[in-house]
Amino acid sequence: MQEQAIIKSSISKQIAEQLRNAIVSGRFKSGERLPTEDELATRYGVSRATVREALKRLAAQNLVRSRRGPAGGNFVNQPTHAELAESLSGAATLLVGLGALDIEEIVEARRTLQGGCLKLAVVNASQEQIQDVETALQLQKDPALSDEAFCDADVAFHRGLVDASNNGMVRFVMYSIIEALVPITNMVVSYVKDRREIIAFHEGLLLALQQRNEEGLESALDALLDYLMERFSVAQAQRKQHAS
Amino acid sequence: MQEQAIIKSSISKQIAEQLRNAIVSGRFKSGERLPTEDELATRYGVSRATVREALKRLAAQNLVRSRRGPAGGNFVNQPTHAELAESLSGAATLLVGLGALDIEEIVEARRTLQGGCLKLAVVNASQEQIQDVETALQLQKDPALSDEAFCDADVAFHRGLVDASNNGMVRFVMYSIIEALVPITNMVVSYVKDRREIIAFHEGLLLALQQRNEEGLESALDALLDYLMERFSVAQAQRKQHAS
DNA sequence: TTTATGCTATTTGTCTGACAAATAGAAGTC
DNA sequence: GACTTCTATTTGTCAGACAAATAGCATAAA
Repeated sequence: MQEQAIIKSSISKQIAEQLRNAIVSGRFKSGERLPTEDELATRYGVSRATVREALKRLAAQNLVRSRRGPAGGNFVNQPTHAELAESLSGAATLLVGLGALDIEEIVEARRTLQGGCLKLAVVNASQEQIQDVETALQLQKDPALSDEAFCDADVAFHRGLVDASNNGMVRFVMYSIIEALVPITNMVVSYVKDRREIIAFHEGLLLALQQRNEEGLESALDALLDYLMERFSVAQAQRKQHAS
Repeated sequence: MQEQAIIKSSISKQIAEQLRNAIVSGRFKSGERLPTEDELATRYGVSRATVREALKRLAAQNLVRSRRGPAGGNFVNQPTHAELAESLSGAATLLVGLGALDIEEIVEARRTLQGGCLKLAVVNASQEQIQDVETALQLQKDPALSDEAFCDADVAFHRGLVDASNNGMVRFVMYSIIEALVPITNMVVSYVKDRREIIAFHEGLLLALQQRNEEGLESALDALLDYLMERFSVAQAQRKQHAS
C-alpha cells in the first residue's frame, strides 16, 4: 500500500519522474529499449502526447535517446563523457549567462581547485593522454583558425589537461569550470588579437606535464589565469567605452 | 547569408535550442513571460504539440516554469540554488547509478579537491555560515532521526562546509561531489548502526572551522573519508555474503 | 551465390482540433 | 466595501491521423 499522496504536478512530469527512477534504479538497464510510446500510454492510461512530453524531459537530460523505425524506440542512454560534459557546460554557461556567477568567482574557483587536479595529473597521466594534450595544442596553433575555432581548441586543450588526472569525477567537475571560463577566453581572444601569448602559456603547461613537474604546472596555469584576468578587464573596459 | 546547414535533429529539439539560446543570451530576461504556446507555434510554423515538447525539454532543465490561466504562461526561471543543486545531484546520482563512476574515484576526487575548498573556507567563512554548519550538526545529532533523515542531515552539513567557501562556482562543483558520495554514506549508516563516529568527525570539522585551522580541517576530513571507505568495504563485503 | 531492389510493418515525429482545468480580472450582488 | 459569479485566457491532456525513417524480408537481377 503505497501512499501515492495528492500530487499537484502535471501528469507528464510525474511520468517523467517514474521513468527516471526506473532508469536510475536500474529497472531499465543501460542501452535497453523502453516500451513503445503507445504501450507506455496505455500502461499509464494517458495519451501518447503526454508520454512524449515525459520522454522529452528525459531526453533533455540525456537519459534517453530515440530512433524511428521497427527496431527503433526510446532507449536508455548511457551518457557519453561528451554528453555529460555538454549538459554540465549547459548548466555552467546558464549560470554565467544569468549572472548567477561572476567571472572573478569562476577564476578563483579554478585557482582553488586546480592544485589537486594537477597533482593527480602528474601522477596518473598516461603517455597517450599527454600525447592528446600535445595534439590539441598543435591544432590550436593553426593560424587559419577562426576566433570561435580557436576557443574550441582552447577548451579541448584544457579538457585534455584534466583528462590526464584519470579520474572521472574530477573530470566531470573540472569540465564545468572550463566551460564556465569560456566567455572570458572568448572575449580576450576577440579583443586582444594576439594569440601567441596564450599559445606560449599552453606550451609551458605541456612541457611541465611532460616533465611531470607539478610546481611548473601550477605556476604556468596561475600565470595564464593572471594574463586572462588582466586582458579581460581591459577588454571589458573597452567594450564599456564602445557602448557609451 | 547564414548557412542553416542540413539539420538532422527533430524540430522540437531545434526549437528548444533556439529558445534556450534566447534565454541564455538574455533575449528573454529572467522572470519574463515567453509568448503563449499558440503564438510560438504560429511563429515557428509548427503545431502546439511540437512547441510543447520543446518547452518540456527546457522545463526539465529548470529553465522555464509554466502556470495556467490568463496571467499564466511559460516564464523564464531564474534557477534557485536549491534547483541547481537538485539538477546537479541528479546528474551525479545518475552517474553513480549507471556505474560510470566508481566509489574509489569519487572519494579520490573529494580528497583531491577538498584542499583548495577548505582553504577558501577558513579565509572566507562568515560567522553566520559557521553557525549554519553548527546548526546542521545539531540537527544531525538527534537520535530520533531515521537513517534517511540522518543522511539528509549529513548532506546538509557538508553543503554548509562548502558554502563557507563563499564561492558560487566552488559550491556548484562540490555539491555534485557531495551528492555522489551519498550512496556511500547511505550504506555505511544502514549497515554500521553506530552514528557516533560520524558525528565525532563532524564535531572535529566544526571545531577546526571555528578555529580557522586549515590543517585541522583537512586532516579531519581525511580521517572521515578513511573511516567511510573502510566501513564501506566492510558493508559491501557483508552485502555480498548476504546475496550469495 | 551474391548483390541489388522494392515492399511492408513498426515506431517515432508532427499536425489538427478539441475539451478540461486553472485562474486573473471584471462584473454584478448584497 | 466585501463577496460571489462570470468570462476570457492560457496551459494540460486527449484522440486520431498522417509523414518519415528504417530494419527485415522477399524478390529480382548479375
